[in-house]
Amino acid sequence: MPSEPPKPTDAELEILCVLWSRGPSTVRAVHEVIAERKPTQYTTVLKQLQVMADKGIAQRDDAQRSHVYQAARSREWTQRQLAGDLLQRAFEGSAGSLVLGALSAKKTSKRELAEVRRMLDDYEKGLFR
Amino acid sequence: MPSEPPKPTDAELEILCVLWSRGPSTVRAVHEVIAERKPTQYTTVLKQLQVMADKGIAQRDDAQRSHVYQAARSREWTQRQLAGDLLQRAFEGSAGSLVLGALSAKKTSKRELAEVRRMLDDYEKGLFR
DNA sequence: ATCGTACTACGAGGATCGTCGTAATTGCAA
DNA sequence: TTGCAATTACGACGATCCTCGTAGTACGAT
Repeated sequence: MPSEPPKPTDAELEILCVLWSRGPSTVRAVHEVIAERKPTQYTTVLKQLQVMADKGIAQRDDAQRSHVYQAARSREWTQRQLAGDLLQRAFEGSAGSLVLGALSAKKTSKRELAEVRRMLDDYEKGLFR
Repeated sequence: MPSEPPKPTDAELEILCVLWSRGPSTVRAVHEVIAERKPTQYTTVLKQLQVMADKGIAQRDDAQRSHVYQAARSREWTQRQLAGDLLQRAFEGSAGSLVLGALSAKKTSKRELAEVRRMLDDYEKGLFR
């Protein structure tokens, strides 16, 4: 049985976000996105991706000359893991507190509050299967 | 103006939880709580606390023979900071996604869902001031 | 075939983290 | 006062993280 990949670090998470939004990508493509946010060498991104592949956080397809990387787990799966981790470590398992914390962290608009309620409803429906 | 204390690390957060729930505590008291979860030397906790005081994460009262430490920021303040950080880094700022992630991370009961809704209502009321 | 370009491999180095051992200090009791 | 027990101070070590430089490799154009 393959063991779960470890929790991504900050830099890894930033790269994962690129992979999730772009889909399978070459190192060059990832680097272009990262580099426009902060000055970063090409090889830094390359090394990061290699490490991520080692850890099982990313998967590499080296059929082509330029290797293609993709996230090993879906955005949703990873988000759930990270949220659960924080929930456990900082919120004593109280989902309500985490929700409250998230809402007050950014100043949530009425519009977004409604969106949250809708998600809540959907989630509850999902429980009855 | 004093700058914001940095985000607590994992080990620091564990100690902060003890300080929050116990209030101002000696190193010995903190160590006793930590040690019953995982084997840890007394000086490890001591050093951690000293570093936390340096960083501004904890405050030290050295009036007594045994120094007394307390969290520099409230549990709520820190929770908000951590939730906001994760929101930014992993959820593209979508509070709804974070809520969803948190709920599905632990399997949230119907009872707790109701609690979350109540918190949501309270929070929304707070917006109109 | 060779040369240049784009790519990968890999190790090094500085920073932080978490842990602990040891030395120095303090207060108290005999 | 002297010695013991508890406490603090501090440095060091290994692990991980993040970054980058350099070397090696493969492909295509000439």
